[in-house]
Amino acid sequence: MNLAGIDVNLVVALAALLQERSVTEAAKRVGISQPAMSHALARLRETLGDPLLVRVGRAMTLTPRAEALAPRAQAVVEELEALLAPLPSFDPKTSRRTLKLSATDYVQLVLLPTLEEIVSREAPGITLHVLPITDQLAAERLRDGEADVAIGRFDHEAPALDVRRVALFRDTFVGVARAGHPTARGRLDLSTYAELSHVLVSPRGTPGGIVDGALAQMGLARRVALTVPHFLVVPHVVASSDHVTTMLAHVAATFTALLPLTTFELPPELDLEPIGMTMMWHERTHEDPGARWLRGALVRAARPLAQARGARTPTDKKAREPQGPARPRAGLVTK
DNA sequence: CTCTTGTGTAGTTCACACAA
DNA sequence: TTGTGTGAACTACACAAGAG
Repeated sequence: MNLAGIDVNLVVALAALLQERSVTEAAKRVGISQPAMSHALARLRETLGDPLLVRVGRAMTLTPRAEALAPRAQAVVEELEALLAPLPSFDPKTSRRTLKLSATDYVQLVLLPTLEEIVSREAPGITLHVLPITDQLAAERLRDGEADVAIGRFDHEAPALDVRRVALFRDTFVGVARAGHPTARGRLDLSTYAELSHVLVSPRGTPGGIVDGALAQMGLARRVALTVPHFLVVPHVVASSDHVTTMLAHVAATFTALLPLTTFELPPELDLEPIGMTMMWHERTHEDPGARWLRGALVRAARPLAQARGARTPTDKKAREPQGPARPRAGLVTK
């Protein structure tokens, strides 16, 4: 049987007719006129090759075929109603959902404490599943449903039509050395900075970083004494040695509060572009209430970072969507 | 590609038949 | 007389085909 030729409304009419056992009552139930329901019954009789309802005096009675069809027709209608029902609402106070966030360890460090505070306060029942950034493109992971939201630097990823982006915050570079370091204090000139022994964070183990690239453009090089794959170990190394490092200011602020560290200004000639952190999500989850709430919570968690030195808030730009669950429609976001 | 025309379908109102 | 189902006539709408 070719289902494309079947009017779904006939199934609805069938269920109503078999339940009400009356053309008039079935018509009221479905919301059409009584003759229209009578015509629907005629079409059903023709399609199924069975009278379905036969008149017995003033009442209508079901044929054996109709008796057999009744529960199944009702089940199909209930399934259709469930299929076409609007999106389930998301109440952060009661939801037990798991929301998945893909983020670099830098983002996790600077954003998670505030985010977790918001989650604990507003959505205590949800589980936040934080996934590391992998070699796989973030857009693909979002597309595959591995993550609801991804945050990081996505400069290397070409914009995709089905993935939305919004700038969250920016961060600038500062120098970090142990408290009481004999040289690294205040603002260093370029040659003094280059002569220090540095710790380089290289997630992929490759030599050279942003700083080395900037120095090379000026015909200079620095001495890299130690290369590590994760930046979290760097503050501990720097705190207990004369090595220095160059890291993002938000991270430096976190560690100078915990370890005997001090920050210093980088030489002005070392013109390092601030790093922009971007939030991405797939079109598939754009209208999902839970994912919307998470995006709004992330924007709020990022607000103190966005308002800090060298940062820019999403509201400065044209992306206004992720403000929280109250916003019914997305604002303008870069795709 | 757009507009017009013809066709089919499903809705409505109105009228009527039938049974209690 | 009343309640119910059915048929006829008409209307609205969607869709396909053809013309320009």
